[in-house]
Amino acid sequence: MDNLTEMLKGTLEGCVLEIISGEETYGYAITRRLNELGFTDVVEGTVYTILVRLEKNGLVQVAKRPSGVGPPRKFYTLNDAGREELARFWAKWEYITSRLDKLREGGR
Amino acid sequence: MDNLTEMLKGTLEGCVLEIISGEETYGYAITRRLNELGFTDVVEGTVYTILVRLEKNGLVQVAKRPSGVGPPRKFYTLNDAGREELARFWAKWEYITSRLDKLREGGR
DNA sequence: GCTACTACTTAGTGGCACTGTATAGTGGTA
DNA sequence: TACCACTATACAGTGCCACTAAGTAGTAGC
Repeated sequence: MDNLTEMLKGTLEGCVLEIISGEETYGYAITRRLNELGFTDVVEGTVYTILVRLEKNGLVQVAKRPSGVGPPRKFYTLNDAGREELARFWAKWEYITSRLDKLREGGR
Repeated sequence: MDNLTEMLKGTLEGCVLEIISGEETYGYAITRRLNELGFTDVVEGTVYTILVRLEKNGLVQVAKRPSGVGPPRKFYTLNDAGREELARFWAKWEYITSRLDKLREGGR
């Protein structure tokens, strides 16, 4: 699927939060996971900038641990603020999808 | 619903295309329609910038006509390119919603 | 030593929704 | 006639976010 960039704004960060909420994980693995899920054009650089932002905004806890197959990994987990943000994300997502459905049906 | 701005990027333009595809209409009325649909914080300025962009990108036909209750109105209709863009918009929207659903279910 | 894979960093770019201000036509009312 | 409310468009500037691109580094196989 071509050129999803604009439509991903605001949602890709939510996807990353959701992935982290499922299990403690790190940037490189999150990128692979997004690619698997169908976000095939998302690259490491994009994910790392999101992770930096999440940390700056105090939504995640970070732990650096050696890898064995490469440089050390930075593992992320959600804290309470992160879980709240994730809940807000899904609430917004449902809100927008319901409006779009209504619009598409020509709903009055 | 608070602060949908980022999530609306790329979708608000699609909403405007969809509204125009339903009937020939103009900026002020499109804004009212979006407000009715639940996009309560969208204001005229936002819609006008989208309309200017649509025209610049050759997706709409424009006709200026007097109003009777105020300044003249600029009526917009989709041309072939506009209808194609609208179809692409809904294709992208379905793609993204399906991926998000999959992610939310923890889908593998 | 070279290549491939893993893994993180960061400065810069472009697009989009949004803000704020300006202009202008019509109608009501005091 | 002065003021206000509603209708209607225009446009310069802002901020956020995904993306680009180039770099550094560790491990393993040849």
